[in-house]
Amino acid sequence: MRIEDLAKKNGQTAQIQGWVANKRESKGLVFLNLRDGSGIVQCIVSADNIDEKLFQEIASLGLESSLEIAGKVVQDERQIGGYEIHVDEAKIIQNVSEYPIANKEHGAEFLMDKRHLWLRSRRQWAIMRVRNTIIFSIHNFFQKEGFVQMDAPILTANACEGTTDLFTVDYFENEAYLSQSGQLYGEAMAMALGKIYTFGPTFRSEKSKTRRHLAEFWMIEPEMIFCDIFQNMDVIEKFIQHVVAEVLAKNEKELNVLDRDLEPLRSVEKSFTRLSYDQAVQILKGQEKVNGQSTLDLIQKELQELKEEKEKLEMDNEERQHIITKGGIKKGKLAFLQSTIDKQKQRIKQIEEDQRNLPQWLESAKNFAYGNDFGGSDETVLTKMFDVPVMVYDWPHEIKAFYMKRNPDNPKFARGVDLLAPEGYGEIVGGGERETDVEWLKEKIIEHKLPMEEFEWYLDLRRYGTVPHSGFGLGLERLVSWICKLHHVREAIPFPRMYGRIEP
RNA sequence: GCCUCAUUAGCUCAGUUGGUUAGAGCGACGGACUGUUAAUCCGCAGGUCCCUGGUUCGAGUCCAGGAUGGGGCGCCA
Repeated sequence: MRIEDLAKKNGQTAQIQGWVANKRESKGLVFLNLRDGSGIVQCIVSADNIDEKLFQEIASLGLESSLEIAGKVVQDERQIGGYEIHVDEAKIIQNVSEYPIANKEHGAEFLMDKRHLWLRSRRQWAIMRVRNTIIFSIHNFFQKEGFVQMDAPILTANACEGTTDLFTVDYFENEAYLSQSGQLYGEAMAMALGKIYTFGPTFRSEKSKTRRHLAEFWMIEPEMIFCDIFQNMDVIEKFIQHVVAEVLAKNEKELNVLDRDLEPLRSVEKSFTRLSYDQAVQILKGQEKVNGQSTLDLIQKELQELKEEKEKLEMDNEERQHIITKGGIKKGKLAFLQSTIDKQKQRIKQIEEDQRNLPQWLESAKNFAYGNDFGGSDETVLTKMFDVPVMVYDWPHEIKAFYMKRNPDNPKFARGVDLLAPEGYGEIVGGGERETDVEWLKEKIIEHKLPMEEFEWYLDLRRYGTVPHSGFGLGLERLVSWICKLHHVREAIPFPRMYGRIEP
């Protein structure tokens, strides 16, 4: 049976199949932390209960050895799942020695090289379970709202928006590309089915080395007919609230493993901040305050806090080092001090990086030139001003994609919308209302220097029964990252594909 | 493509103004211990100091170039 169902067998005999997640020994006793993918349970093997030879074998098991055990399920408050098993029978499938991932801190590169094994660890287990809830609740939401799930092609002939770098593949001796967005196809499908959403992989060959970029990621792209930018924003808000609520309801245990502060997630149920581009620029440049605070105040406060934290960490470490050098302390205490120092040093490195970045970000925000697109740092600065997600709409049309609809009251602006996640996670949704007029679209295609003949089918959507419509794209891994508060999107997908890495 | 930081044992890291035989903790391995939660205690093994060249009586340490990785910018979800 599965470890997560052990409560049903309290006081009875249960059989578990799994791997050794951790082991402790004592004379005549072995404590095995067994994991089976559904949970972890401590199993106690006593020399009194089992024959001598088997006991010795169990005592010699290495981490990630696989085995089957059977024994009595006993309630015990101290245990992770609330139960432990007193083992009567055991069958070893494989005794493993020298499992590469130790029960301690490791660096990112090492763990990425061991990604196929790293997935077994508790933290990764929790992330993947939250990812699963998110995927499921995305389908739930759209199905409940009457959307039809349809897939856009992955192989495409043209570069769509023409801006980003795409992966090329050989397509029967011709060049084709891996799709960077299914949106144009989504529009065609919406004209047929009314409300649709795509859910599939997306590819970008940009050489980005940041914590929020992947070369291959999963994107959800809904498209809705008779929907304007404001109704679009209503859907985005309702949709994100639904997903977050589902995770809060189903993954308390997992969020706990991740040590996730739940307050920022709970505040998502409040309505999101909506800013026009003009308002957002004012705030960004420090010309408008939010809750009595300007971006300048915010960054300076943060820099001051970082400085104080760093000084404190350095003093603490010096003290710890002093205790170690003085000697005469127990080995366990020593190990603890040493590992604390290691951990604090990593944090100090992070602080130093932030200290290098923040002033640049402030500079960039202060000198932001009206009319430009927001940079990653600008988004971060802006979202730090609010405790709920922020939607920015009505962007200068020059910086947005060719298919964006103009604001009829002020054609300077295109009706795009970006959703910026709180806590510095930046853009997780990008979308908008689509242009409906075939002549406007043609003009834009020429302006963007795109091959007109490749867009003839797309223009047909406006020639034959054009209607107002809107949609958006959500980056799954970015959403997972924010909800789990991950340091990097690479932890949000089982096998990340990113610049400089295609293995394992 | 640009900027920045790093690379020392299986892992995480020390290594002083350049100076004899390069260290610690964890892990692994061997042993002790009958209720442990990263158990504890004793013992043992483990090194191409990223690569190439230079400066020097002498380089893990200084200089130049390169490789790889972290982070940021651009671009985006």
